[in-house]
Amino acid sequence: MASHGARNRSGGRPTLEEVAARAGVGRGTVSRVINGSPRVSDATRAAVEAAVAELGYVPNTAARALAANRTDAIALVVPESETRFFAEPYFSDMLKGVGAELSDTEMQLLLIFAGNDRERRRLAQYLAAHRVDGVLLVSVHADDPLPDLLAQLEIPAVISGPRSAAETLTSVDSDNYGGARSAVEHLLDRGRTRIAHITGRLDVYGAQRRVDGYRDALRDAGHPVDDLLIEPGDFTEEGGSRAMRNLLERRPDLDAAFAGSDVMAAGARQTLREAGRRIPQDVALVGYDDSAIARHMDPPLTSVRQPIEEMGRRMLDLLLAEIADRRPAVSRGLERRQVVLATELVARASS
Amino acid sequence: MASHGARNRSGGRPTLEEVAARAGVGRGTVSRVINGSPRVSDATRAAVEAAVAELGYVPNTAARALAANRTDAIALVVPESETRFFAEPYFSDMLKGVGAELSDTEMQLLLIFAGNDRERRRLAQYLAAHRVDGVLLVSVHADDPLPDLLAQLEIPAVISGPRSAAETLTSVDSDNYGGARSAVEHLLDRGRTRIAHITGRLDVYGAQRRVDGYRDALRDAGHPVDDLLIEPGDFTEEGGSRAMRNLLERRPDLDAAFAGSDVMAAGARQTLREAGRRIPQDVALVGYDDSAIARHMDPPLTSVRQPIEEMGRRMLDLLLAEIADRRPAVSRGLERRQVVLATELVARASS
DNA sequence: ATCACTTGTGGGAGCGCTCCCACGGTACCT
DNA sequence: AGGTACCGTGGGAGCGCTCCCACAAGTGAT
Repeated sequence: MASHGARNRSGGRPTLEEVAARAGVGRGTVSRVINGSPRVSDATRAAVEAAVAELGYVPNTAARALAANRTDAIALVVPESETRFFAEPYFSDMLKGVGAELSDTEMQLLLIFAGNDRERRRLAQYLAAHRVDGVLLVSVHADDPLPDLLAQLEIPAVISGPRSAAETLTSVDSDNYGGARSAVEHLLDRGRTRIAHITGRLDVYGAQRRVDGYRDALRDAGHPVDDLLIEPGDFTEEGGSRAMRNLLERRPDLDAAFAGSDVMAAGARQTLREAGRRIPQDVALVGYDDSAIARHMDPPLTSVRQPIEEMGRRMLDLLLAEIADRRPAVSRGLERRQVVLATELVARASS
Repeated sequence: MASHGARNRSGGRPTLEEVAARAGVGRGTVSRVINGSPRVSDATRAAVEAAVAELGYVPNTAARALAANRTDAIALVVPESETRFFAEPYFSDMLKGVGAELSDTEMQLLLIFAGNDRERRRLAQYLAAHRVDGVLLVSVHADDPLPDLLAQLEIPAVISGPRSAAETLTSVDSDNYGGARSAVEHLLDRGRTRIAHITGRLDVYGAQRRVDGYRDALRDAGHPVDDLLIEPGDFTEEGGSRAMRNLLERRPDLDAAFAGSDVMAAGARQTLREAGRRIPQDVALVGYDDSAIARHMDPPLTSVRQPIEEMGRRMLDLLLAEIADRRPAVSRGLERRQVVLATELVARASS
């Protein structure tokens, strides 16, 4: 006779109790089997597993969350609008890395945009309700209050680019300084000397570090650093385009440019085209990120590769470790962890 | 004296009970205030709201979900890989529409990819656990088992393109047939007669309807329909490129092409370029979707605009209505709802 | 004065799980 | 033989909420 007995509120879905009855064991034992505790005999485990299969038992997440005070969910917070998110390959690669690493887990990933004030307030509320066990924070600006909010709420968090050298949160980053250096050194090797730099948003620490790398590479090679060759961008294509217009006006004799992102490089290329400058004959161009854009550009763009997917994977690993650490209320991380991954220059036809 | 009394498990967060004590009322009353019940006197409501503010009370979602048997979350399920998701403007526009409409709500949106078997199994498990109150299903293929699974689990769902004319789920779609007709009629108006069609994946109903519209438009104008001018694509740029190569080989005399998506049109354009055909002088080109790609193409692409963001908004409205309907176990929708939105041809330089 | 209804309110019961204590059984020491 | 340890197990208590019944107080018709 098919199971049609115990009708409970949740549309007749079997509960732990029913599985226990079916398997002829206690509630606790079923819970132990479900949660993979080793303290169960093989025979009992088999019996429980059979009962689970027969009844098609699926644990009730809400009940578990309430009893255990955890959610088995983490959030990937993007402090940008949806539009920027889709325009920027950085985010999609990051998401891919996180997603891949996550698929081994029972964890659920939530994607949350916090591009405007309204969304940010909503997010704050969300975090205050502790609806996630941890947070992955991507591309944060220097003055962002979010990291401090997380710290205050004692929510485990990992940040993808530290806000400063003194970042207190666990962070994963690529070697922005070294990456920028390699880009500039590459251009110097190619015989270029009047090398411009289109920076990223300077309230992003990584963008500052790239400027530092640019400066130091020039200085160490015995070249003067001319501030007229440095123009701030904002990581958008339009911004890259505008920056290059300004640069050409101020220093029409420039013979190379290093852009703080591929997207900005694409904008710069557009401007160079319109100005009749050939790439790379007249102006050599180097980007940053080595995203799909770089490979598909005409000419293909030399770029500094960041291992973004790997950064995503590492971030998740660190976050899961922090969440696990926190469970039995341990000593709590005095040791802050900062992972820095190496970059690699990928030379293509644009330089 | 600051509140430092009742330390509960959840890190000292106040509970309903504590708010009730503070406001000098019962638990039920606080619950009523929180949930906006009208059956509370103004004075009591004010007292409760004050207590909530003082204590910084935030409801515990897990407890609410357990007691009320709902999650206040819905899922947007994309039966594609992350890569396809980011490559296809359709999805991002859809997400934008849904997100905009959702921000008025307390609902949480989950983005779930189900591109491979593993992810699909995970999703099935997820749905079986009833972790969401409803599902938005985007771009489903004819043989996808997901809709039936949802029906079987009695989870409210809205689908973005019906699987067939006999779709049983509530659906939102644009007028694919009419959109295709308008594209072909436009090309005929421009004096083109040898009009090719690069189709989308034919296991997507909407793509079939576009083929129907293409055929009927030609026939009604008194032109024969030559199957050699119809080439299947797969909605990817590479597929569009390949399709155009095949078409040029079979019918080198073609003077126009209507592609089932802008992305495929971009691929076709590439092939036409390589073959030395000028757009629009030699071959006029029309796409579908009117995505950002169309505006930025060189030359700008004539395209059939679908109101994708609005589709997203409508889908969400319908889903929320279904969820609300279901709460007091009503008669249950014998009236299936199918919304069809109009398309509009946007003429640009490519035709 | 009585009844019938409405309105606002309190609080018990219960959602399905995890945590943890207690208990019987076995194994291994003294 | 008794003592000690640990293993596998059962089940009570409790997580923070919603649902709903009960009840007091008010309102108006009879």
